[in-house]
Amino acid sequence: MRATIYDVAREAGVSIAAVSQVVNGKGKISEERRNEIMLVMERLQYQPSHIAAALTGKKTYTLGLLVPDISNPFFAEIARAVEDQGDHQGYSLVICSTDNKDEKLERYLSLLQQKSVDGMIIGTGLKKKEMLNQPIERSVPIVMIAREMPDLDVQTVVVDDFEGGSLAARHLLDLGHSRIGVLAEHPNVSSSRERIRGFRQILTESGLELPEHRVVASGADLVKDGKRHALELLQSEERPTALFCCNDLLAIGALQAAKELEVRVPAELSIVGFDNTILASVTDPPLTTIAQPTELMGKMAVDLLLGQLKKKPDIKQRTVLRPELVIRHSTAVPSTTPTI
Amino acid sequence: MRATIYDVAREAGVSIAAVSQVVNGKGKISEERRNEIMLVMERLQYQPSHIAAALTGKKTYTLGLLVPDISNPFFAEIARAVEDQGDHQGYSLVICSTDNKDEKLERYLSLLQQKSVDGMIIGTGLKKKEMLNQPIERSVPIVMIAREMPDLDVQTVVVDDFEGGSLAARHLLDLGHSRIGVLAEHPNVSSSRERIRGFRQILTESGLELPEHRVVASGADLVKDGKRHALELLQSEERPTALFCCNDLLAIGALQAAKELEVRVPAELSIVGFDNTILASVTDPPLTTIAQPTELMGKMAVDLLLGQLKKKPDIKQRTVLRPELVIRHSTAVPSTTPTI
DNA sequence: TTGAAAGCGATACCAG
DNA sequence: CTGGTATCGCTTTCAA
Repeated sequence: MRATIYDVAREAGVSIAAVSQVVNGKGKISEERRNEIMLVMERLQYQPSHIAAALTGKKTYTLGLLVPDISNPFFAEIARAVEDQGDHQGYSLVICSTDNKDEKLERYLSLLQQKSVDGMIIGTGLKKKEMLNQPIERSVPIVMIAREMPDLDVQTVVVDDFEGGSLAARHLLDLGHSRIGVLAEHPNVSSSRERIRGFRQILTESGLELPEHRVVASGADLVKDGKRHALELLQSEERPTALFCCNDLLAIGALQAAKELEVRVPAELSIVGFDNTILASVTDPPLTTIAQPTELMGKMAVDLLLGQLKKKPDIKQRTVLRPELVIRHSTAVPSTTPTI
Repeated sequence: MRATIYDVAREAGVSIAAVSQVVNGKGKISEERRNEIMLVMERLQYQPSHIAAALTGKKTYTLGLLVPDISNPFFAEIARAVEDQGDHQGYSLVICSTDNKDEKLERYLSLLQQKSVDGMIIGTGLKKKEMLNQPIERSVPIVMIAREMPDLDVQTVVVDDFEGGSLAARHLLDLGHSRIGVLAEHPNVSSSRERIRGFRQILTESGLELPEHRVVASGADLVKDGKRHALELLQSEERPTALFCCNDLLAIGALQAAKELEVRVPAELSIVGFDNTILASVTDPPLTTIAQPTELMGKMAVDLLLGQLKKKPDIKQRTVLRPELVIRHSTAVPSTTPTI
């Protein structure tokens, strides 16, 4: 078994209190006593137990990160940013993939509480805001990242999704598209809803419609669902000349569908994605997409979270970052003579 | 503050022992008493503290996963598989990105011990096997995944990297390439070394050389370094007609380099990657690569780890899975008249 | 300065 | 069945 504080104390012929002091650099101890103790700690390879320390009220120095799917490059990037920033402050990260399932989210939420994490960063949608009541009442600091829970008093770091959707719409409109389809995420994903709202808004302003039957929602397997839905849209009566996909994974599904149907992108079909993950830069053709500053978002989320740890939640900030249109080669003016 | 076992006991008018029993479903308690207690627990929204439980010797139900970089899609996929399998058994995951830095690895190793994780899955290279001595002596179960530590007595789940490298070489040889460059990872990444060893072996058997100056190692930023090195190789005296990249990220760097130099792939340059991440399927052109069964690997690693938790490490297994060549469109017969 | 002792929340053994 | 109690490893008064 590992050496405990008692072992060290005994070996050094002092009290455990003394050992505790040198470990935490608190209190007053004579130089020699301190050095002596440090020597013993080294010899015994003593490593204080975080568990025991946490039980006495100290923090656990652990943060929870809830995302839909860590294997989605966007969230993997967010996770990396969060991990790095947390690490700088001495925190480690427990990662949970919810697949946008309320059931899993609920389970993880309470699990993380039982594990006494010092805070949670939530990047996954939730249907009922009530799910967060418990953690909030118990004052577990929370910050939402890349997702929103309106009318809920939580710190939030998001990109302006509405604006992102608008950007996409304007770009497509500028190119001359009018019959456009949308690949959405699961309905309880706030960011997806906002993006579409912004998208539709611009279309409407231009006197165009975005009929409900041309926006289709996907489930957990984004690429596969995206492909399936794109296939449907592309084979429908009035084939859209452009597709707005609420994230890069869906866009990839669309790309695959186009390839399968031998619909050329961007000549016959324009595709715009969202997130600007590494994927967007390597696809064939490279994806026009809306960029989110993932690194900054992760960093800010952690800072906000740790800020709450120190002082009472001053104000419930809502930090809105600017999205950016990154034009690559998956978009172009619509062909005048669509085939099929 | 959250309700404790004492609160429940008091409210229910029983002893804490009784409450503990119903929580853990152990011991004998009369139906009515049990129901009564459960009611109180519900009313108080009682959630047992894992921390306290862990202190008394119970497990923490937390696993550590050490990888070079969680934002690398390969490791993100591994992480997802590990998380899922762990979740099934009630474990959550602490993820640590080491960037292949011994310093970070060491820090995380000891951190995870202090946090009393029940086991660690290591998917990152380490230079000195001694780094694992301490955890091992303290009997923290460990399993290596996708990386090896030869002559160290640890359970291991890997793909046959040597064979993977051979596969790549044979493929390139079959196409008729003879002047081939290699993009390697950091030298202390065992998998990368093995892949190159296998690659070289096949070349040698065919009477070909793989001069050291044509294999270049990259650092942490795989894509950027890969591009830089590919650029160098492609601009060298004797430009290779093919590049074997030790992972898909490096291959993407190579792809970018080729594009920048206007070297056509695969007409003028063949590229083969490794890992078969989602990236490989979307690049332009789609990447010929060596596939690893990430999902299976993650699952097996967890099973092995939890296996060690129950019974003493029976035998130090080394599970070797088969890699698979996935031929897409980044490889072809070398052009007879290489331009430049 | 230094140390004895009281928790923190839960488990488990042992009487009753 | 049920409850008292020691214990886990560490932090933190509070005296000495």
